Amino acid sequence: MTGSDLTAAVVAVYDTWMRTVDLVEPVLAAHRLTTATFQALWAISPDEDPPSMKTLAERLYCNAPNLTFMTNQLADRGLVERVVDPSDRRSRVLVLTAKGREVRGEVVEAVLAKTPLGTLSEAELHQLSGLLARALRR
Amino acid sequence: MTGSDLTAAVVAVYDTWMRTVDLVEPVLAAHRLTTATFQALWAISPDEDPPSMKTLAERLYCNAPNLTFMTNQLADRGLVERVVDPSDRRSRVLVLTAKGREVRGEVVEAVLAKTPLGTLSEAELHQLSGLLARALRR
DNA sequence: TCCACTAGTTCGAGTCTCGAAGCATCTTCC
DNA sequence: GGAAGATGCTTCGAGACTCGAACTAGTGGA
Repeated sequence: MTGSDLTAAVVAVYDTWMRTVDLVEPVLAAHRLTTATFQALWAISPDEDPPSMKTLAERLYCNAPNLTFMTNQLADRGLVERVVDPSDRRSRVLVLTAKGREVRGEVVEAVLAKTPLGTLSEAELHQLSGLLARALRR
Repeated sequence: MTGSDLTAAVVAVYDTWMRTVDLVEPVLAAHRLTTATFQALWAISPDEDPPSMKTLAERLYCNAPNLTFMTNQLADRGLVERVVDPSDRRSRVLVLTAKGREVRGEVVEAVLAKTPLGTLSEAELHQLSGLLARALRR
């Protein structure tokens, strides 16, 4: 059986992610966020151009109706705003509100504080990111 | 900002897992499995003692009612059977049926064939598993 | 102008998730 | 032994998530 190292790696990746989500869950609940809305909020970086719905859907591996639903959740809570893209009026970009930036900052901080990966050294993290980036690139 | 390597690593882990699930999805659909039922099936190794509901719930980071639901899905499709544990008659262990072993084998094979991690060498996989295991251990 | 295409939304159905309450079975302690 | 509490699982009900199909609005090419 040649796949045992590969199996172990897949399981480890799954466990690391699930464990991170599990540990962060109390912080999300305090902000009335769920796993799904948290992932959407996480995927909107305040340092980059605000993404369109389409871009965000690809980033989250979900489809358009699903993202409409999640966007409604975030908009209802005053965390994001839909803004019509002037260069293509069909498209709406998602802009973080002031509250959205604040809440996002707190949950991101919580993720970094709680994830099991936090116990690794800078060198180990760099190595890990490098390996995964290489896998994802191909 | 000290957390940027850590952020990159968390994002890479998330992406790797989501991407794996996304690529395997057509195979799951062919077996009428969803992501949730697939994870449950994946978590029942045919080479180990059949796990109790409680054990499996911990492994899947879900609660008891949720696992009851997923177990029903798998049992309805004839993939697992609930067996009363003679040593504690409150507990039910989940045993793969012949069909369950077969289907599990196929989806596991599909995961290993499709996951982006499959492009890494044995040495890289070993390194990756080692890093994640070290993170999860603490 | 017409027409095919694209971005997003709405709708409806199915799936997933979980707290609360209930049942059966242990375990503890008297 | 028997009551009292703990544990493993299920049921129920409500809410959240996901997606295909159909729809609206806007774009771009002939």
